[in-house]
Amino acid sequence: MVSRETTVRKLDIENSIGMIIRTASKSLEKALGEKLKKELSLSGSKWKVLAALSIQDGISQTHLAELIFVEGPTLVSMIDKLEQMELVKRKPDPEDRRNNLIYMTKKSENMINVIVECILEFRKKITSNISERDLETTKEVLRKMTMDADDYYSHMKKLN
Amino acid sequence: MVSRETTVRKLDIENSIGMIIRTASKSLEKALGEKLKKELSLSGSKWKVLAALSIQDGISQTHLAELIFVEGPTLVSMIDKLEQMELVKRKPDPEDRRNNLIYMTKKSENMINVIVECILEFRKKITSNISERDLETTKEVLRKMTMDADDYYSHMKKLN
DNA sequence: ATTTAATAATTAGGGTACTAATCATTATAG
DNA sequence: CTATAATGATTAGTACCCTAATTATTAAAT
Repeated sequence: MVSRETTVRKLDIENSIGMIIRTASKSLEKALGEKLKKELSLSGSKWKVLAALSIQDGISQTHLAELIFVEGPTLVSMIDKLEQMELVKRKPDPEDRRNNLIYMTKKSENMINVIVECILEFRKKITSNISERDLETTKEVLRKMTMDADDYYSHMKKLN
Repeated sequence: MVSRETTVRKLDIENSIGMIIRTASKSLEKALGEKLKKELSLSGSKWKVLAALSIQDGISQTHLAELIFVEGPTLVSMIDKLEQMELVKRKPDPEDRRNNLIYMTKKSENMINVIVECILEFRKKITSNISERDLETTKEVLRKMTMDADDYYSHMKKLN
């Protein structure tokens, strides 16, 4: 008697790369977010804006949004709140008045140092058990997957 | 003249493992979510519930929530909507009436097959360029990071 | 030069998922 | 046995972030 291949395939959610990535992403955000909330009473992802300003002060909103990977309107409300708290300032770009350039303030300068330190400490925490080589492999794999997923998405969109 | 180490450290957001994971997670969710929305007009993450039922029909809400990594109340509203669409049924567990067991319906049986196929096709798409070995490394690394992040979180919580 | 297209920021509105608090049922302790 | 605690589901309320459409400014095209 010949055993027959069946067409029914089974998922293994807990071992699926998608779920593993999702779980990691949520756990990391939750842990670092909580740390920064405790340290600075900054909720949500607003700390990411300040972290980005540590790299380039006076960056446009569009660039900021790309850098921290949120959509434009999401960034607008983040900046609104941060400006209310006097942690950033909007200034129109004199060379192209469509742009707003975002700057840190006196009040946020120290905070930004704290944020950078927290991020680096956290990064150390979660990478200390991992070899440099494996970490690079992981980054490479994730970047490839991201590209393939983005291709998949735009290909799908093209077919209306 | 001796060059001096400075204490100012810089972030490299685009190369940070946290951002890479976050970006991958969002891209993957977006691509697969769009595919399933197109295929089945199922918005959001509700397809995950059905995918989970393909593994175990009649699972409790608590287990379901753990499996697809959402919080209890989030699952409740997902189930509410799915039940309205007649794609799942709630039945109280006769052995412990606190539990609701979630079952697929006639109407969702075929859908679930489609979902499983879509997931497997997508998984193939995003892993075909990656060696088995690198994929395993990646899973391992992400699992370690998740554990370390969770530890970091609960350690922080313990200090009130 | 004037119209048209493209780009940046914004507004409006909706969907999703979270935390905290509540209700029902079961388990545990004295 | 009764009181208390623990567990599962739910409700209420909120925060966040998305898409689609609008406004302002600049670039491109005829």
